Amino acid sequence: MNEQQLLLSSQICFPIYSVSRLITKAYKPYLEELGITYPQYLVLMVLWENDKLSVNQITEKLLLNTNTMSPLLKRMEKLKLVHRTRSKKDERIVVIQLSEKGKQLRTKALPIPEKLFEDIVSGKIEMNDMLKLKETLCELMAVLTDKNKDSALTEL
Amino acid sequence: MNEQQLLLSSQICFPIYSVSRLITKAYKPYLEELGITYPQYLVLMVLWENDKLSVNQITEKLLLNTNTMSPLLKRMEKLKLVHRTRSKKDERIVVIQLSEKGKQLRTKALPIPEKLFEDIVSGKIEMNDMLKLKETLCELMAVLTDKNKDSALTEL
DNA sequence: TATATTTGCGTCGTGCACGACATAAACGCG
DNA sequence: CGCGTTTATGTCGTGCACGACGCAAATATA
Repeated sequence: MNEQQLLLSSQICFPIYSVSRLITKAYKPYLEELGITYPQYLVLMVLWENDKLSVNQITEKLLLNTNTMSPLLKRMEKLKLVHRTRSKKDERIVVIQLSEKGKQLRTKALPIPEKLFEDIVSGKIEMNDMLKLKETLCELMAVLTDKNKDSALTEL
Repeated sequence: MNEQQLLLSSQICFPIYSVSRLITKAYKPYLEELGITYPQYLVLMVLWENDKLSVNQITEKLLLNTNTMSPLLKRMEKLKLVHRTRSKKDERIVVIQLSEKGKQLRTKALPIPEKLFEDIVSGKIEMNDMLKLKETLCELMAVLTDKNKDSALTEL
């Protein structure tokens, strides 16, 4: 039980938490031009890849819960970005579909990833380091999502 | 302007955002035993390292704003974790100090980093990858915090 | 010394994030 | 068919996170 592990500087979780918030902040000026937030941008990216998804399908792709997604989608409906319609085959399912405005936003969003990459990396960080970062983060993501399933199982 | 960059799987920011949330969730069962949240745990870590800090000093260490920190500290005062007193030398400054309960919580918190590390890494991820991850994240943190300062300057 | 500016903290409004719980539709099984 | 169970979505309450703004104490400047 090492005393030093409780130092902020020893922690791996704090940089993840901070960088996550700082990146959202870095996105902000670009997303404000489109009138959307970062979570809304994520939903749009999912729908640009594959339109007509159920609420559940979106939450699975973004690893969020329905009680986060439902209000988020209602706000996006109010912004005229998506349509929400009940499936006729299964009345429980709400189908989310891009509106014309939502589809057109994609063109405006196209240059954002590149701009952000330039903002962030800005010569100081190696491209290889970023790729390695993503790789390890995805491994972590896999472990942590599996772990959530495990703990759900052990509760049985 | 690469079309593929808008794919969720191409993004580096999404894994950071997801892993951050998943890690907070991984902390949850351990922190619930102490009756605190992850941001409250961060504040305690700062105070365990250096008691008697102003609100501003804490926000600087955690890269948060005062409008996030003030309510957070008030909740922690309500939980009897800290004391909040105005400095007599400078009436604007609010000094945050650990209560007896706050100090004692440190002992209970000591095993948490190790437990969490076991939970997360769990044999599947290389120790070296984690160290490299932290290193790159800290570089990113430096770039992004500097960038915030830059943009503040260019507004002049 | 008067006044302008800065500093430190705080309130307010909005949007996540999530645990606990509610509800209605669909399904499975005797 | 009747009825318990599962599934998909949603509401509610709490706690961040943060931009915009307010306010009073301290400081700088004329």
